[in-house]
Amino acid sequence: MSMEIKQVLPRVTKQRKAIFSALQGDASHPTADEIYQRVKQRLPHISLATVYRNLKLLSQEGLILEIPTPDGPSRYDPQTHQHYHFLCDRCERVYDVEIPVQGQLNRELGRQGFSIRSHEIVFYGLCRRCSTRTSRAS
Amino acid sequence: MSMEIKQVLPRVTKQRKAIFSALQGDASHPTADEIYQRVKQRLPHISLATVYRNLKLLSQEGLILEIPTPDGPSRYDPQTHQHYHFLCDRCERVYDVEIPVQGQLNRELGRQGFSIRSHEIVFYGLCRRCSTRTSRAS
DNA sequence: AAAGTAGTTAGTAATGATTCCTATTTGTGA
DNA sequence: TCACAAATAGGAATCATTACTAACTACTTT
Repeated sequence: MSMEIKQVLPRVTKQRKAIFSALQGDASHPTADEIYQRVKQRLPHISLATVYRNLKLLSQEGLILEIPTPDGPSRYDPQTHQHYHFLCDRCERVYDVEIPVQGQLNRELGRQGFSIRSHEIVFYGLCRRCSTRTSRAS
Repeated sequence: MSMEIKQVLPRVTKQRKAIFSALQGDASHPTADEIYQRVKQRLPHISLATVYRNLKLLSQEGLILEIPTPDGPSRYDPQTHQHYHFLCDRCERVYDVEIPVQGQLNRELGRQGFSIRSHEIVFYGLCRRCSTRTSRAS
């Protein structure tokens, strides 16, 4: 875990480790601020800017995934294997979607002259929980 | 064109018409501010807030498409039939991608308990222009 | 055509997410 | 342990977007 950090970033600070490990095993796709609140319990003096800086670095290095959302803050995902996402229109939760990676799409785009690094698929609609309720969950 | 506006929005103002028609036939995926600059030539007193409000309304009503981008302002597309997008890592242009709509993905997600309204696929990489240059285009 | 009224606008302030700035601190290789 | 580049804390700044509100106007009803 923090060994992985060492491989790609010059220094392993306690803030960096805490931010990275706060995400491990979490499938709830927290926002930067939620991660900040969480890490602050261990490191009360940590700065929100530090959380942002490290989340950006970690995602640039491929140790975590940043998921931009259309109408709110980015969310972060410790799952680094390629997969897709579902955003609930009502409760705004993000779900991991486990369908096969559509590699043929990249090949098709390559044929059209683009040099593809990656692709993301985002589904929109109502999650199971919300589609069986009329209440405004959140 | 402005008849379409009338069908879905209570009033057809000159600002609304100008914003909508500024987008027609434009494949460059302009930002709200670019549209504002453009419309301002016809309506010098138009407000940026009016541009934002109408772009939001028009996209909510399905007359145009809003494309959120990970690291910058949203871009707008007059093409309303379902299609996908490519974002160039270097020049940040948005390209329309004409590959078949992947309807089977929605069906697969439906089987997994989600109620799908739509999906979007965004490809990342270098466009033709940028992959043949080393200069930092923009 | 005149009036009524609900929707819309302009201009600006406010918000929210994220990044920048800088003096200070700290991890790491020598 | 030393030296120094990298990272941090805290707050200011930035950028995109939305909220607010008094004035205005498109459209409906007389």
